[in-house]
Amino acid sequence: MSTARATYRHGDLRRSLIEAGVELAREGGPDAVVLREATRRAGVSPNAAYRHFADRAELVDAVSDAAQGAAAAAIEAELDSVPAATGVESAQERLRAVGIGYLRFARDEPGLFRAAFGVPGGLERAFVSEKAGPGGSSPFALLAGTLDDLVRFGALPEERRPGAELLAWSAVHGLAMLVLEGPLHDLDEQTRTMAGRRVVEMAVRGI
Amino acid sequence: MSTARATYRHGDLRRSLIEAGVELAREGGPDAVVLREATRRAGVSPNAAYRHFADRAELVDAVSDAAQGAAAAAIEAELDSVPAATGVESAQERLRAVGIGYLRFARDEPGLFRAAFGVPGGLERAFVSEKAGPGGSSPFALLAGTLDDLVRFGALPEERRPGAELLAWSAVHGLAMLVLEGPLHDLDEQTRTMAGRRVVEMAVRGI
DNA sequence: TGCGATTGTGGACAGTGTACACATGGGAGA
DNA sequence: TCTCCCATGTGTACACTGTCCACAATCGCA
Repeated sequence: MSTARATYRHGDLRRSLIEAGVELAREGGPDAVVLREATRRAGVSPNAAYRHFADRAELVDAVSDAAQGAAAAAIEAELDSVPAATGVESAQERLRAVGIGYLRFARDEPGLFRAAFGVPGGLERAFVSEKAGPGGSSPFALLAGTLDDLVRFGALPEERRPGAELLAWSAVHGLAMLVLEGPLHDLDEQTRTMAGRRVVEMAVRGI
Repeated sequence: MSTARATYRHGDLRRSLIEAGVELAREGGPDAVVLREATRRAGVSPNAAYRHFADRAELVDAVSDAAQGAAAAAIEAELDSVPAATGVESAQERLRAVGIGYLRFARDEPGLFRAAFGVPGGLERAFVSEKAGPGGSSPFALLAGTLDDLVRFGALPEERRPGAELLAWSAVHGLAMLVLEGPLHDLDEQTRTMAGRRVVEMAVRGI
């Protein structure tokens, strides 16, 4: 944002570049994260970025982490709306909340969503702190925790727990991507939320 | 392919550009469909493309249609492996085949898959002949037909039929995208096929 | 105090999409 | 058969991108 600066050194260029990148991603997804524009917004020459990121892909990765943090925040917000309680009912309700939160984030912040989950990543960094929301957990961690609760309260047989993340995640992710950058691009709002509810229900029932 | 030509007129440049584009997409997905390279491969100057496509996006759309045709072929192949029969069992088996075929195509042709289903489109062109496979049906048509069979044979209550495509499609599409260009990028082959089977099962059960 | 590692700059290059003016020649009408 | 129109392809140019290389400024440590 600040295009002028007094000192030769920037101070915290890495953070500034990520913030600029997040703003670009918000407006146009991961492809809109253009390195030169980020440096421009940070008030710095294009090559300065290469002191902090090996190449554009690495900047996009950092932006993706931050975007996953924002997604975690959205999911946490949805989780907080579920009355805290133990038992099968409540655990299932929390799983629904995770799914709805995920889809809500996709609707409210399509650019950030695609930057968060539409960029190649690896599961080994799924719990890393850069991807965490205000509550300290990454989206994947929130989902995993909810599934653990399902097992604890007997709503999910232990032998079906391994890999259950992939099932639930696939369901909501698929709908989001079909709508955001797939053949369901111009699905109307109403059909979309209806489909969202049913997809979540399918996951809860079919895990 | 043919970098030389005798006549000033090309003959069928539009088709050549699409074919070159498909080849590029096969190697690197929709982003790899670069207009100048396509014209180069067609042995023509860059601007010649603009006589057949308004811009790059329109070329990518045409490539996407062709890629969906290839996807339809993969699904048809999987469907053909199901013994033809009537009844609930067989109808469900065909739904499984559609899902497995979709995922198999994503695994075997990741670039084409992303070009086919990772590009903004609209449902109004879902049945268009450019997206059809050898059998004459588009991927969406194949899925819809299979779901209709489920209803016909009493495996799916009529009131749940509307929008059922979205559910089944979301499940498999989500897994494919998470693996191809998402946080599950480097999931090993074994986990992947296992997840594929379970996702399909979730859809069959949870629709 | 001085020196070295960090961080930022300037210039350059290859590559992209696309706009504008121009060239070519196939085919319809005379 | 000749002629001209216009669909199709060419050439040049521009702004933009990621990234390489050599150089400059400064912060912090010896």
